[in-house]
Amino acid sequence: METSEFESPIRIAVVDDHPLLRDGIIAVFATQPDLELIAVGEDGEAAIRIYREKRPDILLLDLQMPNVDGVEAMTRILSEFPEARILVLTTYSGDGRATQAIKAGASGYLLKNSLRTELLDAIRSIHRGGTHFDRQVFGAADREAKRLTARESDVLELAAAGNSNKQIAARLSLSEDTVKGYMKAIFARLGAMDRTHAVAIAVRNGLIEL
Amino acid sequence: METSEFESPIRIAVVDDHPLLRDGIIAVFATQPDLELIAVGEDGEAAIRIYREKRPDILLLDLQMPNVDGVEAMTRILSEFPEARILVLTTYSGDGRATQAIKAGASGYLLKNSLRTELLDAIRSIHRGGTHFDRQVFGAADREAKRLTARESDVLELAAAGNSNKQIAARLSLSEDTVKGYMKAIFARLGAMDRTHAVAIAVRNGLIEL
DNA sequence: GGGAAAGCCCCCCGAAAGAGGGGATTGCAG
DNA sequence: CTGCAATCCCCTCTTTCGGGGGGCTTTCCC
Repeated sequence: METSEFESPIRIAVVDDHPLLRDGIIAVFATQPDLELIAVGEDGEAAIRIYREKRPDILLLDLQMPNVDGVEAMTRILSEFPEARILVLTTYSGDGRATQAIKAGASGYLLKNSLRTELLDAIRSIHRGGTHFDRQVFGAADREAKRLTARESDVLELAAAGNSNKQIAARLSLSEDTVKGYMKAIFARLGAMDRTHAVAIAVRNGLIEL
Repeated sequence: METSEFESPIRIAVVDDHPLLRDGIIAVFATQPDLELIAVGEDGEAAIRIYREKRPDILLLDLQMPNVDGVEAMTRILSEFPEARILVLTTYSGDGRATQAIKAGASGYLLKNSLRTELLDAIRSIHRGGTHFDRQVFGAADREAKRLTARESDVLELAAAGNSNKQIAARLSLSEDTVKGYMKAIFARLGAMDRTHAVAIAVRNGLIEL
């Protein structure tokens, strides 16, 4: 605690669509003299705008948000500012987007049900140039190589909406056999017994939108 | 702000499994002299224990929690203390449990993405003997009279886990025809095209656990 | 250049699902 | 007492699913 107190504080921006959670995070920062909250936003667009305008040292970013979602915002920010340090906050440990986020270049990944101290550790370690990945997420991320290709998600989302293979084929201008082929691939990937199970797994892992 | 400041404060307990969100709520209360946080917990069991021991004026309760879930905890508390005033906090507006919670006797219903002021309004209005139901939830609650009977949820959950009708029948000690009968009832209730669609709808409405 | 992975397409066939009917019993509320 | 909702059971028929094979390009990476 007695390091050089006169270093400039770590400038942090928080983007999350839950006001109460933001308040929680803000309250945590308020007790830390070396952390300065410089901006707050509630969607992906705000994240991008804030990054461009303020260049925070660390951006705390939720993945589930309206409008532009977290992964999208992150990808865009990182393509513009490759040096950006982003700490992803998420609700679910099994979230398939965890893998996406990590691949997209997040500096850290934290569950929303983390403790205050974990949040602070994560921020300081990232600011020192390190990374911080929650064990649960990490485990979940590689335990399940569960992700779907673009086409597979299309197919599965349509199935979740109550379409038969034939209807999916019509909707996507494919042959029914092709759709069946994707279904087989989906089952294999997710370890599902049937389409119903596949939808359940995909939802649990944040792989498709309902 | 200049009402009788010497009334005894409103004693509040918060039960939610997200530490950071709890911190947010706690931080909000800390700024309000007429509100006193007397207990904090992170699951349904804790909610029941806290209610028995401390009898808070208002219990702030999350619906999605490990172990004993929110609706369950609420039902038990209200059967023991019918005068209990419980404000339900939830993440999703389309949550089917909203209806359950309201029927079970919640005094209020608030989305987690509410503003600080809404939280305070809700607490004060409930403490005065009123109720507070978020419009979004309210709308969602009666728009969809979507709920399932106990047996129907059992069947659908097993279907979501990848079981065939035959397997479900075996698991529940029913005939396959009976399971098919439940399936038909489920489709009719939820307006689903098939089991896959039914699972998607049920999940979106918080009707089944994955 | 070789291989892997995604994206497409085709076959057969048995098992499962879903639509359509028909019942029965409880138990609770009006 | 009557109606209704929930729980349970049975039948037939057609469609769909999912497993098992087999292909073909293109793209991207080593």
